Formats: sequence, C-alpha cells, structure tokens
Amino acid sequence: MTKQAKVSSSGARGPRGSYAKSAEVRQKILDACVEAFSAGGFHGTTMKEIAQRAGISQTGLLHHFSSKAELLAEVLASHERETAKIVRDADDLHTLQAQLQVAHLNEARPGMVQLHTILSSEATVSDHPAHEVYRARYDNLRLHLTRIFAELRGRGRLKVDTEPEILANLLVAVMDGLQLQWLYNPGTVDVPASIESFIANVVDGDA
Amino acid sequence: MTKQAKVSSSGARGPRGSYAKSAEVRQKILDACVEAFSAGGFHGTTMKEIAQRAGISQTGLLHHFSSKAELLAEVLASHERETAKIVRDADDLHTLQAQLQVAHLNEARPGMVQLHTILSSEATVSDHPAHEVYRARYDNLRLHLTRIFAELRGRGRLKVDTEPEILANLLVAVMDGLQLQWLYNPGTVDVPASIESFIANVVDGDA
DNA sequence: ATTATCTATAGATCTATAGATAATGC
DNA sequence: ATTATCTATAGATCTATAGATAATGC
Repeated sequence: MTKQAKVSSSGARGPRGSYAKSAEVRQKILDACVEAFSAGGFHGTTMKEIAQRAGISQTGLLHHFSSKAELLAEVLASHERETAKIVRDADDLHTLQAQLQVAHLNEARPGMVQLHTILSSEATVSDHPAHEVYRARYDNLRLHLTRIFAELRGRGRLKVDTEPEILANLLVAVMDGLQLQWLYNPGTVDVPASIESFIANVVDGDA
Repeated sequence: MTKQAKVSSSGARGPRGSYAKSAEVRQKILDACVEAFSAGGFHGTTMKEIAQRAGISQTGLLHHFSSKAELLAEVLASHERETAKIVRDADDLHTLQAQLQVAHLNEARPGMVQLHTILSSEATVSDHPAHEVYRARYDNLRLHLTRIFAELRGRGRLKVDTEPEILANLLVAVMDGLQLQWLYNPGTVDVPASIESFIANVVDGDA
C-alpha cells in the first residue's frame, strides 16, 4: 500500500538494511551482555560496561540496541533457543533424561547458569522486564514435567506415592537450587549427579 | 588508659551516645531496607528510595548508617537472628522438622523470602557485599544437614541409598527452589507440603 | 546515500559532604 | 553540648540526544 513496500526496488527513500559486519558486532554485544548481566543482573549492569566489554563506545551500542531492556530480551531469547536446541538434540532420550542432559551441558557454560540464576530471582518482582518471560517458562516447564510424571505413574513406574504436580515442582526446585549452590561452591556440588540421584529415588529403572 | 575510658564520668569531651528515639528510627530504616532490597536487590535499590520508605531524608538516613553495604549487612544479621530464633524455639523438634517449621513461618513473611531469594542469587558474584555471608551460611547449613542424614542412615532410618551429603544438597536445593517458584506463582506452589513430601520420601517415619 | 562509529554534552540521578536549624538531655 | 534532621550542593555516573567523521555499498 505505501512506499515502504517498495524496499527492494530502486526507490530512493527506502531503507537499505544493515551492513555485513553489523551482525557480527551485534553478536559481540550480546556476548558482552551475558558476561555483564551474569555479574550484576539487570539492575547492576550499565550500558557503558556492556559497551566496554564489547569493545565499542556507549553510543555505538545504542546505535544497535535502543535500550537495556531490549538487550535483556535478546539475551533471554538467545538463551531460550540454545536450551531448546539442546533438548531437541536429545529428543531420542526420555524428557527426564533430557533435563539431565541440559544439566550436564550447563557445566560447560557457567556464564549462562549464572545469568539464569541471577535473572530468575531478580525477575520475581512483577515489574521486572523479564518477569513475564520467566513466569511463562516456569509454568510451561512445570506443566510439561507434571505430564511426564503422571504418565510414569500410570505405567506404575513411580517408586513414590507423591502427586505428579509436586514431583514436577520438586524436580524444578532441585535443578534451580543445585545450580545456586554450585555457583557458591563449584568443587563440592555435582549438579548432574545430584539430579540423577533425585530422579533415581523417584522413578523406577532409567525410565 | 586514654580519656575514652572515662565515657561514663564527667569528662567534657566524651561522646554521649544516641538519643532514645534513635533506636526506633533505625528499626524503621531497616524495615524499609527489607522492602526495598526485596524489590530491587542490592544493586537495584537506592539510598533515596530507602529514605523515602522510612519517612526521612536521604541525608537523615546517612546520619544513622554510613553506607548501603552497612545497611545490607544489618538487614542480613537481623534476618539471621530471626531465623535462628525460630529454629531455637523449635528445638524440641528434630532438625528436619525445624526446617519445615521455618518454611511454614516463611509463608507469613513473603518480604523476607523475597529478600533472601534475590540476595542469595545476586551474591553469587564474589565481590558482592553479601557474598561471604551467604557462602558461609550455605556451607554451615549443608554441613549440618549432612550430619543429620548421616546419623539417620546409621540408625537405618533412610529409605534411600543416597549419600548423606547429596541428600543435604538436595534438601537445601528443594527449599530454595520451591521458594522461587512460590514467588512467581503463590497459588499453585505449597512450599511446606512439598518439602514434607520430599522428606517423607527419603526418611522413614517422621524421624 | 546510508550505515556505523565517535566525541561532546544535556539532563537526570546517585552518593556523599557542608553547614544550618531543631530537638534532646546532661 | 551533643544528637538529629534538613536544605543545598558538589562530584560522579547514567541514559540518551546531537552532530561530526569514517566506512560501506548501491
């Protein structure tokens, strides 16, 4: 309808789009955000600090992303895609084993673990920019795991007589809580092994 | 030895100490800190905001406490004393039951739960002013619970064949993780009941 | 010509100090 | 006389805008 539709033609006014190197710079910025948000959360991080880590000026940063909240949203979306990929790549495994697989791979990305741990707590406050993202994520995960445990119970594979919903809440709690302990004391907490113990005490066989 | 020792005598130079109402104002400030740190953590809270909640000016606040870090330390010490009192009052109960008791009483103080949840994550970063406090607290709690589980195992009271240390880590993780979920969705997570389920699946009888 | 990047800087906010005024209590 | 509290404000820092210069690519 409007001239904006003619972007790809020879219209003199239409925007041209980003240059080739732009995607690279944007990625460097997002990597810098993971480092910065991991150390200071959302509130404790400044645009200047992100810019310095990314090796550009603070105003150069603002050219690519218009606000701190936008940066946070991009980082969380990226984290989500990564984890979804891990789970997808493990789709021949049972879902409980896939969670374990995520825990194993998390040992190789402590930055992401720290980011998730700090932001998921910060975002419990309802006006935090990541609040809705995390609330939806938790609701989905708990619902998903509840179905898994209900199915296992139907097949008589549960060792315990606990409601599937409570088991789901406990498993999510175990995963979050162990990561927190691991950040304080990496040497004395084995996250995947502990999660495996929890699952082994609840589910019969390797489910 | 010096003139400072003569505080209570008629020395003209010695400091007099705080006025009567000062303790009251200080308490009001600490209450304001719990509200503020609960909502924004340490980094997301300003001295001005604390002052406003306490009903005094920002410089009035600085008269009583000289820095934000000092305020945080006072709040954490106060929290520690409160929880220690709860555990002490429940000392006729077994320690695992005392933990459950704390979880029950926490339902009546969501502000303290939120404070603990946000600060314990923020403080995973080693230069955070509360880092050492939380690390020591976790080390003590895990060590304490490990001993309890080891003792129960010695008496043949454990239903599962999991190392006491891992059980301790799992219980701490369950307590922290459930509180996080509860903050996102108070209606659908029953923290004490879920902790009780976890304990019931691990320990024989009511221990 | 557009995008990318920088320097300079405005305007807001934060921490902390200086110094005045009021309240307390010896 | 000391403590408590306030207003005013300095100095630092944060976000965001303006505008200049350089790089890209039609």
